[in-house]
Amino acid sequence: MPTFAPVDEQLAYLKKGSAEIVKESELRAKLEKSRASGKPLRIKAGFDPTAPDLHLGHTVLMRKLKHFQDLGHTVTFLIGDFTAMIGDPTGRSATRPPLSGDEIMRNAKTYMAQVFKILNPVTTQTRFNSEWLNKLKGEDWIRLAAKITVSQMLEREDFHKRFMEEKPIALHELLYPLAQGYDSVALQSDVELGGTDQKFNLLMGRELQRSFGQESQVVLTMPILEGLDGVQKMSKSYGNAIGIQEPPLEMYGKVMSISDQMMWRFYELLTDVKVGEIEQMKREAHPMQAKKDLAQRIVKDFHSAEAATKAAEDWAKQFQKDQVPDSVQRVAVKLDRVAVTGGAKEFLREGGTQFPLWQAQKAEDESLDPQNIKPVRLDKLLTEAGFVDSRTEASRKIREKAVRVMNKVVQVPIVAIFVPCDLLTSLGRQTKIVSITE
RNA sequence: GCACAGGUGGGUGAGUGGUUAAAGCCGGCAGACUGUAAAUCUGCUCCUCCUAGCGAGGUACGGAGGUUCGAAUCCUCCCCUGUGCACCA
Repeated sequence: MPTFAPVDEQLAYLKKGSAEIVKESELRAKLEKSRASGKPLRIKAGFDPTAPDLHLGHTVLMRKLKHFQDLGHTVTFLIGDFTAMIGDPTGRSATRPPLSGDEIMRNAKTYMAQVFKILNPVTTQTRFNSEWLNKLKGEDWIRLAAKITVSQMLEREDFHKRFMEEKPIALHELLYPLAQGYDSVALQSDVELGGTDQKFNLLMGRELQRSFGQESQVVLTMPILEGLDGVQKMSKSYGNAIGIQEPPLEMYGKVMSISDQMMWRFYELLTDVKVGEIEQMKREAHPMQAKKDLAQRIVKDFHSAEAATKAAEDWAKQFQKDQVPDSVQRVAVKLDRVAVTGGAKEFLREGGTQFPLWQAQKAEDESLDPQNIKPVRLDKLLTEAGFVDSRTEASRKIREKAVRVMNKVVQVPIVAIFVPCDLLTSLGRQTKIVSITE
């Protein structure tokens, strides 16, 4: 029979960082019972495999799951494949296109690979909610729906708001909380974890379990992590997320770009640094150093200690010493994709040196043959190399003095270069080596 | 089904016949500043093409037609959203 830590100890560990527990007294009771009987609690957290990539926001929840795991409880990582097929009712704008089964499975796989950077892959149970939701018949759904009233549904802020604003609410959206609640019934979960935004859905589980004659689960919510902007929640669709699969340098750089204020939030929710230590850092540490430490910790969590050190060095090179980091991205571009097609061609042939980038190249490599000087459109080059989406945008950036080639601001649309060559090119904070070949 | 109100660029939201590629705001990108940032200030923010400039062209205000020299703006039909009506035969 497994032994569990004293209840007070467990409770303190579990409460750390949480936003709300409904109800704490019930959690205590469950923990006591489990300790007495030697039976671990069943912990559930569901995830929507609508997008394949996890970001740091998701890891807040994972960490808490891991805490339960550390204490010896059974964690079920639930993949909402069925609910994903219905479509996600997260209030905003258009309904998402429902995913195919294949896509969901693919997403789920990448999901798991990422999740087990945090959770113990051996003791974690992975389940899919289609397992039981697909088995429900029409009449089962009707019975299920009969348990909840419309006004109960409208208590959900998202629905309520849209109802008041006369915005559309599709009927299937109401099914979503029901389905999620039923998951708790199927798993007979003792505790369900979720973000504070999930509170309604989590409480639905309590409601349904009760009407199915089960003991209601305890709901533990975690705060929603804000994104890089420090305002909106971290989300890929807001473009303010740090993905846990991102390369070390990028991850490091993104952490460094958050505000000083946000940094403490990150410390609180994404590191194991104790509250007291954080307070001390706030008073004594230099904000930039504290932020560098944070960035390094985070990179280390998802890559390795070496990668974190390397990222720190590269970042310093790029932004503080104005040098080129070792891990710049390389992009290959064919000459004919960036060639000049208009009159400038003739101009250059006649010996025009209006765009003398080649001189910089010459200085670097004496052996270059002047025969190979070619005119190249910068706007095309920037587009081809993936700096911008359109040539029009590239043109604007050139005019805004935002484009540097070989560390020099270039403001002309056409440059003369030796081909083949590697051009160190930057637009703002993006830097890439563009290899131009015939 | 009937009536009414709506559908504008990434988001809000102006604009009701003519310098309107479409105000303002937000977001985003870039420049300056800095401790990486944040804040602040400045510029930009549909696409294509050109030796690049207050350049040339093309698309754009739910969809399709129409009126007009000219439409996001007027008309017709359709689609979509919201609200109200629906029974007392």
